[in-house]
Amino acid sequence: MSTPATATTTPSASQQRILVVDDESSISDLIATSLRFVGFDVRTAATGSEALTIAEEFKPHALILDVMLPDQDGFEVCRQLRQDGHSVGVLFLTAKDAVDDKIAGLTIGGDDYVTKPFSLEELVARLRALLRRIGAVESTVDDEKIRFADLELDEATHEVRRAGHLIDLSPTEFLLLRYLMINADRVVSKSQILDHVWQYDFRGDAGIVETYVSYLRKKIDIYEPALIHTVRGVGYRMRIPSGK
Amino acid sequence: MSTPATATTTPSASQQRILVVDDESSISDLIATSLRFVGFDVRTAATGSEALTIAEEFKPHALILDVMLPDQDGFEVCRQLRQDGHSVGVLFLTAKDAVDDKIAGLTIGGDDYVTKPFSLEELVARLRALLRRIGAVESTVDDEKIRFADLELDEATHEVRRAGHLIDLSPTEFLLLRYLMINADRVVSKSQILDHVWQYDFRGDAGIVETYVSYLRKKIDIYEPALIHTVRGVGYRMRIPSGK
DNA sequence: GTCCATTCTCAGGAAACCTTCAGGGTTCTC
DNA sequence: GAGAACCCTGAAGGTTTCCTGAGAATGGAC
Repeated sequence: MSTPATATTTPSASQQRILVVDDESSISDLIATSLRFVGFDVRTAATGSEALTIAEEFKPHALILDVMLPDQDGFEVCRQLRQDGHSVGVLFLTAKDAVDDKIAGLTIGGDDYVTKPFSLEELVARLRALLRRIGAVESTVDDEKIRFADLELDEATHEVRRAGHLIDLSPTEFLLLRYLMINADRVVSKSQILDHVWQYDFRGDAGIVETYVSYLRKKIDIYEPALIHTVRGVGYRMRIPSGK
Repeated sequence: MSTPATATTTPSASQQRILVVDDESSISDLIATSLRFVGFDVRTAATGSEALTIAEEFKPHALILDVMLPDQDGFEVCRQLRQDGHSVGVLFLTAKDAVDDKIAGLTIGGDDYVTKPFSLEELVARLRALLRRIGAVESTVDDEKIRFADLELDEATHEVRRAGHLIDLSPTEFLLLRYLMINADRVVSKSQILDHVWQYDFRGDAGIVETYVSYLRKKIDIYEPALIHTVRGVGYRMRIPSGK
């Protein structure tokens, strides 16, 4: 039988602790809610000093840290934290146009950064990759791959295969497929997809989801059996057509 | 089958201990973070005397030692250390314009030096070479060579061959190729490349990576099959085209 | 100083990508 | 069965990203 990855709920006995630091509460709430939903233990802070205080007792495995904070910049927070002996991974948030000026050096220790506006799907993927790299989670080679039926999506290599055939996807197609696979066997609405796969400030309508589902089908469902199914009036669902 | 060196994580059972000595904490933090990430056990010190104290109990296999320290110069630290019977390799850090005769003699004893600003890729490569020379790590002839497909990169001789043909690379091209080969089969972003291959104070944009990838392709991918692949919107990846 | 290798910047053009839109098909409701 | 809602898909435009060649700047060797 198949081994559907019922991903969004992998509340491993030992939850990963994530500290989200951003002065815009709309952003930190968005992230926090999203991370909690996929099984992380989340705390938030609005300033650098608050972050340091909370980190002291919360001992997060990773930080999601805005580089622009009211009191001090994210790099300083990061430095102080490490100086205090915390081995913590950091995923920086940075404005796209804040130029690579200080961003240089961010990917050094296994850290990473994501530019605003981001898509939640991408944020979570990057966070997971980061946790794996810093070894905060026991990892085998295999858990960088998501599988469903004869579909295989490799996050490290960005490769997608169906029944062994390599499939070439654009970045958006990749994120969409990833989201569908993670939620395999459950119906996801177009708004959910829009919220997770597209950047959070995207103002277009859900029609674009239809378009991209169409693209995906032409690339992965040219093989039998079709895995992406429309649930009319509700959304889409990835599943192995059973019976009937 | 290839034998990709999944480099960034080789936490060998017997970790090498490295002591980093520099009074600028931004530098020592940068180095420490980076070395820890590639599997070394790292301690830092800001002064010569602190270095001696820590070395006493930490017993490092090698030192990364700034020549200019607030209390005494790096050579003195090195001398005292050796007088106390520590057989330790030393990688000196020195400003580019301060390359005097003292440093010239360094490479004789198995020690080495790197000028600031350096690239992390180069620092790590030099450190590894140093550890091999002083025998702090069991080495065969072969582990100074990195191989991927019909590509062969020799760290000792700085020679690169593809399918037996000798290929002439500039220093930057060499580092870039090395980084790609070390991370063979996985996608590396342009920022990652910039962080590792270019000097840490480089302030240009990621466009230069594109230029150098272009150079590399013209030198190594004139042979079939092409090994350097663009993953649009993500980065680059070295791989053997296997797909159909 | 001159020559040469190397590094870096820049810009044109090509390719890939994202988004919108509209026609036409399908399914649902009554 | 008719109308409405919903969905699929192709086309087209605008945008972003990428590749590459040309030339300026740098630095070392002689």
